[in-house]
Amino acid sequence: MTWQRAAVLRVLGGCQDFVSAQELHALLEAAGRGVGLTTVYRALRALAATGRVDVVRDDAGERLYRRRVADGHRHYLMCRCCGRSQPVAAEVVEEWAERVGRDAGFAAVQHTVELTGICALCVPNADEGEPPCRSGPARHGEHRTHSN
Amino acid sequence: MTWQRAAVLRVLGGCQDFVSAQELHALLEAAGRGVGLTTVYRALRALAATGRVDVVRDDAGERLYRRRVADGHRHYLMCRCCGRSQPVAAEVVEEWAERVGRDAGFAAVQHTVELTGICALCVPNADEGEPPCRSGPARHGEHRTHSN
DNA sequence: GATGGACATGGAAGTCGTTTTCAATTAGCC
DNA sequence: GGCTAATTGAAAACGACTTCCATGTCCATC
Repeated sequence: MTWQRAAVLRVLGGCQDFVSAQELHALLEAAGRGVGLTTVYRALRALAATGRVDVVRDDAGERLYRRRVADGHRHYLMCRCCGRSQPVAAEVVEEWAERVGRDAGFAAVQHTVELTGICALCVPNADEGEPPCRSGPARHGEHRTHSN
Repeated sequence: MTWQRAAVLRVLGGCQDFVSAQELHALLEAAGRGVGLTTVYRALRALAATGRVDVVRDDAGERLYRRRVADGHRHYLMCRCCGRSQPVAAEVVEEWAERVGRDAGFAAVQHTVELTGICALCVPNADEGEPPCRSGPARHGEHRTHSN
């Protein structure tokens, strides 16, 4: 565990929401702790492999990362407008996925579930059909300010 | 509707499984009907927009397309080894997604669900952890031969 | 049959997230 | 201190996808 990986993990922990590798890199830069983009990617891949972060893909195919608070598999509901995300209970889906796979005779079944919408705070000023303007409208409560 | 788009749609209809734009382009080339890659992408985007094909992203983030047989939203169970795919009943998930979104006060909720595994025919010779070798092991029943 | 405009095509070049390469640096250990 | 293995990171490569733009095609109108 190098200081670079520690920094990645710490900044990631300071984000309530999903961030991309590039955003994380910029955040580290802004925090005065320059870490190479390559290293950020490597750290995130390692963290994802060991299940310490959850990974999601946005509409553009970009990978977004979020530190996993509790153990186990999680799914999230994410706002397409402000990027705010929250874990949701998904036992139903877990069971469904397992049952469907079993019934079809499939082994080693994996599933990815991504839930997005426009959150209550964004609905007023959201022109539906808006691009996934994650870096756009100021994030409610300023999740993005990492003073540490 | 030009002959290029018709060709794309026809070859796509000849594939039981999901194919990438690049694969489709190669198939068209092999069929003697050379269609520009750009046109393939455009045609697929248009077809996806009008709901005539379903789109999925593989592990690498590549988009895979499959002609939609019946109307309405569909989900698929896909073999990570041979690429074979089959639609699955997902009313449970539809309802779950809607309920979760509503409970959280989200509007315009969308969901993507992707189910993968190792199909019964692949299990014997599948070293779990294999890469998504879609073009790898000969596909059962030769789904990929498009003599038309 | 000729004219002109709207639209589709497709090769080349560009974009962008991500991975690979490889020399330099650093961590861990005797 | 010295050695080895792992890590770093800038630059280059990669690959899917999009944009650009010159060319081609369809089709109504003259």
